[in-house]
Amino acid sequence: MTSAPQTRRVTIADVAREARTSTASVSYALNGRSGVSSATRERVLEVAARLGWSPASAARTLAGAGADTIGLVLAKDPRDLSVEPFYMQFIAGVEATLASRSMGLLLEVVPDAGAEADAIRRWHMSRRVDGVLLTDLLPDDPRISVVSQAGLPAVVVGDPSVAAGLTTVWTNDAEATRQAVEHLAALGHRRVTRVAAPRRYAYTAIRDDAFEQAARAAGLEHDIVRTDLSQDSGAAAARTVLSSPRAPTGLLFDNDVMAVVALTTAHELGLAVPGDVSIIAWDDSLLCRLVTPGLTALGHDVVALGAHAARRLLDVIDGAAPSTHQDATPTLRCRASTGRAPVEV
Amino acid sequence: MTSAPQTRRVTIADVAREARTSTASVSYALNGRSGVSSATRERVLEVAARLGWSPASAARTLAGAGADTIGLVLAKDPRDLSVEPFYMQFIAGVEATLASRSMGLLLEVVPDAGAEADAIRRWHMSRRVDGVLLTDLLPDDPRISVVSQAGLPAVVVGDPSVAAGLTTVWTNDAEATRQAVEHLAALGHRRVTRVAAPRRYAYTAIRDDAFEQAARAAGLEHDIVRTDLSQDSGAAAARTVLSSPRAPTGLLFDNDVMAVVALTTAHELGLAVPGDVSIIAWDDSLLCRLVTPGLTALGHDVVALGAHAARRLLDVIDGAAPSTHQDATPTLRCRASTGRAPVEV
DNA sequence: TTGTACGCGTTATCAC
DNA sequence: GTGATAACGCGTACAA
Repeated sequence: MTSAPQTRRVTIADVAREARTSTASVSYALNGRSGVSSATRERVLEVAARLGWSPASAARTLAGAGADTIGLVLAKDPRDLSVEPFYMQFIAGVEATLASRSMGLLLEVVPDAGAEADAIRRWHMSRRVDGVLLTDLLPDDPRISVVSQAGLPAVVVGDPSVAAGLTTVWTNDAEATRQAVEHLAALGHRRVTRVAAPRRYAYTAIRDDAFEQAARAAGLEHDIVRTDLSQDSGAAAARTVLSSPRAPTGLLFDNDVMAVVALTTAHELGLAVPGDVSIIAWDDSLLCRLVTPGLTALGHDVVALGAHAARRLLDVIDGAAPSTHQDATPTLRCRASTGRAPVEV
Repeated sequence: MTSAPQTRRVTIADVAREARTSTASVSYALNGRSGVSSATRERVLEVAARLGWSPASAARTLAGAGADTIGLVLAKDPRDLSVEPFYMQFIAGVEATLASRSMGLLLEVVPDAGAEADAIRRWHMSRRVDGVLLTDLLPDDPRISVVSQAGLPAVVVGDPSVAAGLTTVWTNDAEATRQAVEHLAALGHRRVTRVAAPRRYAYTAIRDDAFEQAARAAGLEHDIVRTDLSQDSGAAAARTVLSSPRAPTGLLFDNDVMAVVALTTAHELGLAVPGDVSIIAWDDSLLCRLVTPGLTALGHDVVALGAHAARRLLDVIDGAAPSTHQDATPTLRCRASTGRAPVEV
């Protein structure tokens, strides 16, 4: 419709000519450096604004400045990605931090951790990003060696034990797990089961250990069943566990989706929640609040976590030494899905 | 731990030297252009691979190539963003398309449409993106004039009527609305209410009109109540509507979150779903499948929509003329929340 | 303050 | 047809 009126591209040279000065002065004026008279500075800023000029970021980057961009690669199937509320919350938090520094977030979704390492390598070589955020670390994750060899600023979101000395933002999953187990113990439950994430994630072992320790400390019978975090595997695990002879009366899930489907599974098996079985979810998304009965969950503020991680990454980019930072510990938000253990028959 | 062994940055000159040729030949060889003997080409590719070199994208961009990046600006509060499943699904789809072309997605979250237009202007001036995706259009959206004046490739995700001649990917919301109304009518409902999004979104009017036409055509009493799409406003609307004297027996919500909270509201009012009132949601996320009773919903494949929109944007970047493309129409997925209308007393 | 070399690929031009 | 030389794009930073 409106046939674009050929907006010619404005360069620093145009601004310099129009302001009757050199490109150097324009550059200095714009970046607020000394070496320009305030009269010239005024004139340059006025002209720049009038012409609507902003420096080509490619040129800045080439000249040695940063790319004003941080990168986040996610190794996920796009379909799964859209189911997990975690990532959008995390990204939203990252954006909240970046907005204040007018930096951008470059996002890429790849099939696996190997491709993730490649993407980071490419980004670094092509200087598209000033730093990267790493999530979902595996033990001996290939990304670690890529960023440390390349000297690319990075922040690991996860336990320091797998971060090989990089800056880390982590949550105390062990403490959170303990809270959940103690909550069940306090309600009189004697048999509890953890429905867990795959072993390949670094955090899994941490939660596993904490679960076993806490259960032993409280004198509870305990067990761990493995899933792939999907709805189906959650439902299957719940069904198996709840129909076994000495079924547990307390279940702790490693995410919220599985906990929600377990509500339905329990219902199908004729078990009442929390009358016959109590359920605790990990990650307190909208889901937990909206289902009936509401799910007791270990909630943490993922948006804040993303903002925190991004802030630390900016520090590292600015030259901060590696350090570890603990984010808020997930807290138990009690709702209707947990209650007193049923009386033994 | 591993004290970064100073990986020097590799440039095209390094590759040229190592391959005993000129930088020009390296460039030609890498980009598969003619003018290089296959022997030289082989050698260059081998060296490039060995040195792990990939061209600095800043330099390419400066030399006139594209930025290999598309932009997506969202005008949302980060907290809200993380609640709506739509965006993560959309982004996941976009990524699926971009992955095949090894392009990146630059994401920015800003408070309002004005800031959105600014961000797009900045991106364009600094040549950071080759094109942008526009979602949630307002009537007379400031972004439209920015992209058309700048001649920046863009694709509007929304109704062509507000896209001012830009390439558009849209879903037939009117037809979907009609389906939902006819479904309720077929079940014998005589009074239906639409719990709608704010007027400021362009799609709202389209759905409003379709709702009224379809209800009139089916001879139903009908009404529209306005919300801000939040949980709270959904609950309030449901409460008001359902406690009115001649309460409707069929409700059509403009998103899924409100429909889910309405289940709880109905329960609190002592109304059975679907015995006393039938509920239909718009956007069929996991939520609709996991609640009890399952929610009948107008579902569309948002991941596919994102992939489609990105594909069209790549076409526009490659020079395609503006055109409109209809994505799949949302279809009614019937679950337990809709049933025969209660018998009038 | 300003001229100018530099960063790094791309492409037009030229010599072989 | 092959391959090399050089100009270009655009800001930055140092020397003059």
